[in-house]
Amino acid sequence: MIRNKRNAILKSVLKLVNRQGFYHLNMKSIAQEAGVAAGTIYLYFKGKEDLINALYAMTAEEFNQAILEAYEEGRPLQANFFAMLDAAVMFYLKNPDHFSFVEQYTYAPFLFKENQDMNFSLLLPIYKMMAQGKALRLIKPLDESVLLALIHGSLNTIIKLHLARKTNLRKESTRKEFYNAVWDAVTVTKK
Amino acid sequence: MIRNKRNAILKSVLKLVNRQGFYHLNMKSIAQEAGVAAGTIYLYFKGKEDLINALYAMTAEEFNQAILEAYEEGRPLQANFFAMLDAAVMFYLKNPDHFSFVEQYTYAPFLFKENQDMNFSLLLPIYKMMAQGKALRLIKPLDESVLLALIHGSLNTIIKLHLARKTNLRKESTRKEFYNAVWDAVTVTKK
DNA sequence: AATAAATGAATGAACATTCATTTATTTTAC
DNA sequence: GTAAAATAAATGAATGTTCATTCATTTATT
Repeated sequence: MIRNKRNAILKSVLKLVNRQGFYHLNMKSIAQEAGVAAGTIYLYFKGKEDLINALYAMTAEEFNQAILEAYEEGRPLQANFFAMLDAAVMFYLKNPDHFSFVEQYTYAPFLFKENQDMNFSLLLPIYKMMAQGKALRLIKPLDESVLLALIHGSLNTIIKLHLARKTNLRKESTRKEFYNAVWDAVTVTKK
Repeated sequence: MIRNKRNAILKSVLKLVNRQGFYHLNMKSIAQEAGVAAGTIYLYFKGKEDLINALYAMTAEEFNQAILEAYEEGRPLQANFFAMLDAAVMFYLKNPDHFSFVEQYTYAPFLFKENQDMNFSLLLPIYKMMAQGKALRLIKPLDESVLLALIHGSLNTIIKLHLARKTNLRKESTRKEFYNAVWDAVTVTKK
């Protein structure tokens, strides 16, 4: 049962960060939301920073799993690419708190260098696939970072826009349109 | 003379936000950096929030100007597209503090709804051009937000990566590679 | 009875803002 | 031209608030 309270605290941070933002996050409201006393948090975490970092580890883990599950060995590259992008999108539609938290975490003071990289490496499985695609001359021989910008950057922004109700990623047609455009950006073209 | 101190204060915020992040920004260090007393800030700004918002207005204005200057009437769409993207990139390479500030501002508590949109509308001139391109059947009839994600999202990320020294946008070849990829994403393809 | 878990009031540090006082600049008077 | 007076600009110590963290005490479990 020891996990119950720890988990309630983590969940409570996730909810509060999305609701009021990182700036208004304080230990008392975390405790309140989790239904424990302020001091209890310190039984499970060394302090605020430790708490935040633990939560990041959790969200990253869950996201990674979702992406990896979408990959199927021996399927055409394009199919896996679309499936994994879709898994990423659907994960965040189902867990908007996670997205909001990861976004804000990037600019939190708790962030250490190692984690900065981790944030980008959330889509690591996709980049590995891209390397194969380059060898097959299907994917452009792009700079790693350019690839990352095209995929990670546009993915992040489209989700941000969905959450701001500027577009609707629940419509399959919108998602497809987006995946196709990213695909066109990274694949070898014959115009 | 009255602009001098006001400007020194604004510049000092820009520098500090990039150096230590929004979370560690406090009025005393702003004053120190600007070479004035803490109370002096309140002669020029209503408070911290007002100061931050004023700075955002300033940076947005400067960025906008840089982009618009790159546009030349009566030039092919692709040329203007590349020129404006390049202007955006070069502006941020020259003013990394601006980029860092705008990025972090998005998640600051000072942000009002109107400004949220403004942040995306930094590239407004480019989107207007895209509308023309759609009419010419040169640009895909993409959802506005998808377009925004592809351009704004990937641009932001590539700059972030450059500032993190993961890539080098000072090399023209890297920039070109990036612009071409974005171009491929948004234009009608014949594969 | 002993140990572990949880509580929440108390502590102290950080920090935005205020305002009485000082310093600089401008205006007036001769 | 200069001294005095008036106004404006600037200062930074003091104030009050917020908030993370601690720890003596209480409650639950073994």
